[in-house]
Amino acid sequence: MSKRSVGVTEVAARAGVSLGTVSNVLNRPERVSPATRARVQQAIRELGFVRNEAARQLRAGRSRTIGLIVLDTANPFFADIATGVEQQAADSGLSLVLCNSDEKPVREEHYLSLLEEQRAFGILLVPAMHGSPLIEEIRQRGTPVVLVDRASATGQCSVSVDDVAGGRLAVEHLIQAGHRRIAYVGGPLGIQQVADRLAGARAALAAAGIASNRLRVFDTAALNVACGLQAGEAIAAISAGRRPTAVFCANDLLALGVLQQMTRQGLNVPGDVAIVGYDDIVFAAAAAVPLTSVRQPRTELGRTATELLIDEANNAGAHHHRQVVFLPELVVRESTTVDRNS
Amino acid sequence: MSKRSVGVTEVAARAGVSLGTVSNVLNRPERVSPATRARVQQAIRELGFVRNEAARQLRAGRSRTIGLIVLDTANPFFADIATGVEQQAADSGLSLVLCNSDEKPVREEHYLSLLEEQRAFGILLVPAMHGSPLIEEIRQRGTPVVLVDRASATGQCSVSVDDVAGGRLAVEHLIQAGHRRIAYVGGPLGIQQVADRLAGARAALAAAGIASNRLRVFDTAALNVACGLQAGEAIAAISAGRRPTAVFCANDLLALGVLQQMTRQGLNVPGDVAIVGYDDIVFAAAAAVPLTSVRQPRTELGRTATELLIDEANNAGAHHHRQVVFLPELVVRESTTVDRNS
DNA sequence: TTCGGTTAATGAAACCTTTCACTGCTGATC
DNA sequence: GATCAGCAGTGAAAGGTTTCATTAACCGAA
Repeated sequence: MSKRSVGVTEVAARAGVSLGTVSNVLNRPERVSPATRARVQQAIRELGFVRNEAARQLRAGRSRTIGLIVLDTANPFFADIATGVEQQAADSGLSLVLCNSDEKPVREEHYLSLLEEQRAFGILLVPAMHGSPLIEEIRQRGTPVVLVDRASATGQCSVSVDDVAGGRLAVEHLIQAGHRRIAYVGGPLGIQQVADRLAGARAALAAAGIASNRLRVFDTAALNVACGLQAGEAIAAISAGRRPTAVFCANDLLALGVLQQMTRQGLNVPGDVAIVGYDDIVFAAAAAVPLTSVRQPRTELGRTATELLIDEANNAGAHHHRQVVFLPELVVRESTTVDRNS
Repeated sequence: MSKRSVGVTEVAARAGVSLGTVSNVLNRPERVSPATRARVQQAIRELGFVRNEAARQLRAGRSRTIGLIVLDTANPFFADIATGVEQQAADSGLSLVLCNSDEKPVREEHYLSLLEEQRAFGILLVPAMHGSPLIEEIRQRGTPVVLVDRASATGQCSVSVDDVAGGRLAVEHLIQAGHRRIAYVGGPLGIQQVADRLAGARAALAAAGIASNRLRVFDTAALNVACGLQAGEAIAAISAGRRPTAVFCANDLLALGVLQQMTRQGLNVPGDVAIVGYDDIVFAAAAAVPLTSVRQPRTELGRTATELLIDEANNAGAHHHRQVVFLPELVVRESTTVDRNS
């Protein structure tokens, strides 16, 4: 509360020019003669003038900020997506605001509204559940929304990785290693990615002629390490003869939790239980037993999504919605590399 | 670009009231008669009116958003701080904007300016280096700034953990386990936390009567896994007789990198090399060899910093600057638990 | 009937920037 | 010498919200 707002007007007065000229110095300096420019810049320095972004934005009608809503800021997978977004956004002079929905639709809607009220340049959304109806409303009111890590069902822009293929890759690998009793750890199943990876897993089993109800599903409350620990406890509690010999987890956080619990319970990985994760976060390779995981092009995902968003925002008329789908890749490590026939 | 801005004026017209009344419905609904309120709300729904945050903010003079600038969004340690901030901020109806300085002073200043232009409610900063002079300017112009994870040298508000004590804890533990040749991996040394932890390590050596130049320092370019891998390579390359028997890392990401490299190079942890990390991120416990680490009260850190910030912003006059310092805690795990006398 | 006291609703002013049509000028061209 | 083009600089208007002093309407009491 020390000083009250120094505005362009004060600067103009101090430099002995009109406020329009100050604005020109700020935005199109080449239009102002060097002498005047210097005088204005000095006035700015002397008065400690700081541009008011709110006023700019009010005039411009939209902000220079992209909102990215993710399921979990603490998951390095999303941090990497954010990095990609930030890189691409910086090229166009845009900033990034990172929002954490914590997998909760209520929080997702809260942030969607917030971003719309802020007239965000655009919104990148990793949907928590079956997309909120708000999304469509927001789009219709003129704020572009691009789905990330999830294909759009309504023909809008989206960037995703084929999760069914990823699930298939993972389970095919396990079947090939001789596993027949396989478990899937992941949830909530309302999250599309979780459901798709499960579908891929089932498809792989079917293709191998294994009854897909042989797949034991552990529905978790969230996709973090704590839930992985819980699921691991449940798995370890099953008697050895009926226990799954392999576990496919919907993401690496869960996988690391399961892995940690196996060790605690005295079970050997991959001897007693093989584990496959998903995302190939940087910690997967550094795990107790380096984790086999399904890798997604994380940074690329963020970058491409941002490209689509920018195109949609700038060429509203000529823009063509696109659903970009990347292919995942299996990275095999020690957590699955001992052959075994049950 | 579908519809052009529906404002309070249109809503007022549609509901047959004045624009002041619409504003009241939005901000102080109890002052408006139920009948009118209902009419206005219906008009809002029918027109798809969305409040313009920029205009609000312009009028209010400051925004309802807190900026948090951290060294590395991908480090779960900072993600946890962010969680604490978010929790506390939500209680006061404030939102959080997360910014990534990537340990680079240039980027830090960029975000500081950006947040000041946006008239942020306040700024929480984990400084990348010796605090930028910009910080003081911004404070003087009226935006409160609280340092996080770093004690303020200028008497301003800050929330930190005693890093010297943390470094001492870690190295005392190693000395007690019989280690004499100890290495410190961390950098850049311009980051205060990195320097403090090193100072603590030296203090512990001195207290034990070990020449502190016996501490071999590996200055890294950043605090991430990749740099840990590099440092690990350098350590492994040293001949067995002169190689440090223990490594203290400035954070867990480095420690995980070093650990991974030891395994790659066929060295046993903790047999050949013991490792201590810092932060106790969730992945430390799940590592190849569960990591001994110095734990900091992460969420608490974020929460307290936000409290101070809010107090400073709201009671500008009566506010007393405080430097809160938490104490770290050593969590011992397998990466250091084999006794050895060199 | 009048007055005082509520409650509900009004609308102009303020917040700060950017834009754009416009005014003077200078120097060049025919 | 007249006309033009181009440059530098001007300042009113617009953008959407909130605030606050003010008006209008109403009810009950004197």
